Amino acid sequence: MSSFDESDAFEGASLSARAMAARPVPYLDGLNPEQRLAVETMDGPVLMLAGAGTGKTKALTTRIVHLLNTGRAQPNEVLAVTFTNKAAREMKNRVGALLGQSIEGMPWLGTFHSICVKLLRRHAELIGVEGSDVTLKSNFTILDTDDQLRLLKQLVQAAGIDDKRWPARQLAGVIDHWKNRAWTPSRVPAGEAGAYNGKAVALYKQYQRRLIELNAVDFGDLLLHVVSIFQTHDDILQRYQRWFRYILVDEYQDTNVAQYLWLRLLAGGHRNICCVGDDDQSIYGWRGAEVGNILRFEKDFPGAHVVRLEQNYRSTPHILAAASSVIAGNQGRLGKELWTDVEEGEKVRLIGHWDGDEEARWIGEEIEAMQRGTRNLRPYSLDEMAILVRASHQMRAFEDRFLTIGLPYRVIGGPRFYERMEIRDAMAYFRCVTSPSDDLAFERIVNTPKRGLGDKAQQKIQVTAREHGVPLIEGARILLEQGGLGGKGAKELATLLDGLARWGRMTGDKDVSHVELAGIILDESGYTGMWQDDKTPEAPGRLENLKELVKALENFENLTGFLEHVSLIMDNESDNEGEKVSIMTLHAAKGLEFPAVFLPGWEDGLFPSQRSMDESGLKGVEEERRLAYVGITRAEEVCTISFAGNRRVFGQWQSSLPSRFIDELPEAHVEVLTPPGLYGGGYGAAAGVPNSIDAKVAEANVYNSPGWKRMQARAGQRPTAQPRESTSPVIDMAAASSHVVGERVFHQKFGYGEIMGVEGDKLEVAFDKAGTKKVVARFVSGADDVPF
DNA sequence: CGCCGGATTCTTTTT
DNA sequence: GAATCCGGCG
Repeated sequence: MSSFDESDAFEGASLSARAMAARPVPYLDGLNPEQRLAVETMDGPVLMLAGAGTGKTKALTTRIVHLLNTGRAQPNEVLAVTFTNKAAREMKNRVGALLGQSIEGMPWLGTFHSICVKLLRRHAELIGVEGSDVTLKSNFTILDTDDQLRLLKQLVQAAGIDDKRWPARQLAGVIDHWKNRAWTPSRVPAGEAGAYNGKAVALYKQYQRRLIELNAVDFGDLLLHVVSIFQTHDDILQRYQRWFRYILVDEYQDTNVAQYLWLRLLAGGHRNICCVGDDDQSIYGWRGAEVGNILRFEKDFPGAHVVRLEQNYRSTPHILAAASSVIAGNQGRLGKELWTDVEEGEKVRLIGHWDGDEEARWIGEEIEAMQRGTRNLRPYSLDEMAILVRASHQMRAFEDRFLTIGLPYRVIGGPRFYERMEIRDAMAYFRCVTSPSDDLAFERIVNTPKRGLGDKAQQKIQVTAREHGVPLIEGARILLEQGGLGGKGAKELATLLDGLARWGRMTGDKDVSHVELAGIILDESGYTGMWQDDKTPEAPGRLENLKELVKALENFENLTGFLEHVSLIMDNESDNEGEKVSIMTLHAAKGLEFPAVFLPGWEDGLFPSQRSMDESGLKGVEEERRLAYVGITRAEEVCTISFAGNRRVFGQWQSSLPSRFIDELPEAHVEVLTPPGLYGGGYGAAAGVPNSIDAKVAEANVYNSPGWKRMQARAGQRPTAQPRESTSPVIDMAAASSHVVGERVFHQKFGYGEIMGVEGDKLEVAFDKAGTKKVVARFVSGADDVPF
């Protein structure tokens, strides 16, 4: 399996070139001149600069079909790389549709990671531990971030480092970063070595050695190892260079250094590489993506053809104009001018709210209204609408709200199936059975369910195993023989070891299918029972997931095969029943499009994210701006941006200003919607009554912000109720000083309470119903002022 | 060893 | 407000 042989190493070529060549080429007719150029410039390096919604996937897939159709390559000689499984699947489907037949024969169309897993499994034994003959084996396991962290914690602890000051999580980040740059321990530049208390390089080295000893790799290794193999084994590299006759890369702006090197190495021979990207959509800088890669393409591949795709087929001109106006704030762009010949549509809609809950409420109602068809809009089905948020914690407000009003929704990119605790536990059991030297798996399940084997007992096992130089399972057996463990723990451990050995023998048993065996393992180990006895509300769902896992096994020949492939099918698309609104992060939305898009939470600090600005300054803001650009350009017909004046952060209410990106929206293409509560301006708008909804909105800081005021001025309309006199965004100290500790007050949101402390403009108030909160003085009034 | 309550920290974004 | 960590107790 691990030996390399060109004749059999590559899987299934299923389409013959002759059959292909006989086909007519109607697929070229549907392309515009730019796309056609991108497709028909077939040999040599091509850089496709494709703006959002310009049909780059179409161009890319057509290009693949054209390569096959002209007999330039067999399906298994095309290397087509994407970043997500979803994109890979879509590309496969579209190629299949264009060809009019399914294409099982494109084994090298996939994500960087899935392709590198295949490559690495072939050559695993070339990766070894320095100064020993231990090497990786082709059945290595792929660690997820959880395992990775667990391993690092052990190393950090062993090195006697204060976990408080230098959390292992931080080290994981540093190592990740280095792997993204393709820096092996010995290649980390001196200037970087000061990371993590100066110990990062040493720990990185230990970590890599430990991984290989465990026959494991982490995500970063997949690329890193393959790149090192290419760099050190020229014969292997050359074979792959010959084999992959054409290389296509999607989302090139998101490639990190390791991926870039990988591509440059593979394309180094024939240089038949076609990269597609959009510098304006580079949103993965934090994970090592280098926009520089795209800017540098022409230098790396002299004579490259650069094709620009600028005709947008997705969005209305208003949406396009808004997106262009925002992204124009960035420096150093490659510069594309998107255009469309679509006629006018709805302007981008902007709306401010009092707080996050109301924002969720309004969006819920608006979605229901849009289902029916509202104002001048056509009816939209739930599938046509999406809510795109900056950070996943923003999703909860919508989930809560939608659950109460019974609006069906689906969360995309939530915790993945194979990342759930119960699934990972079950897989750890399987791993222990199929490879008894899998220490990480054993650690995970040795005391799950509880077997009375706590830290102490586990330490003893570790020590015994290390003394004898054997895997943990073997160490545990020895420990038991020596009688080093007593009581309940010893008995339970013996049962577990017996079980593992028995199940191991059963893997070879013809009478027991692997699906049955999986069920047996989970039942006899007590794992199923553990969840059956569990009274928490999640337990039934977890049991359900376990059933699904066992069912998924049916698609594989045996447990081993399943475990080897499972790391690649990390995404699950099970949520397809019925119409639902999609909720996802902006990152997850890249590459998707929806007729109607809601972009909530456009407040400074949230979006652009404070952290991004703090850590990366202007570069951070620019990446956030690209994210805004991605968000707006997901919309085809209706794009609704909103912000809230108050939001819960860490359980505390905080007020915030509208995002700076709102200032960057072009006035001519934006319609400012009237916030709820301003309809008709009724609601006891008697001057000065602080609990009118008008006042609420006014107090939300919304109207005080520069961005909002500008929007109002531009839109040439005023809110029905004027904000009260405090139009200055400066903190109103007078208001604060007018309150004293012990005073009874009323707050719009929390009701009555007593002031416990005064800090500048902030009051600490013990509310009767809502508990103790810090609130801005301006938002409370004396309890007696309230007329009910 | 495992459970409980209290204190503390924490939230970008992900293959 | 949630997850995690810590110390004390059965």
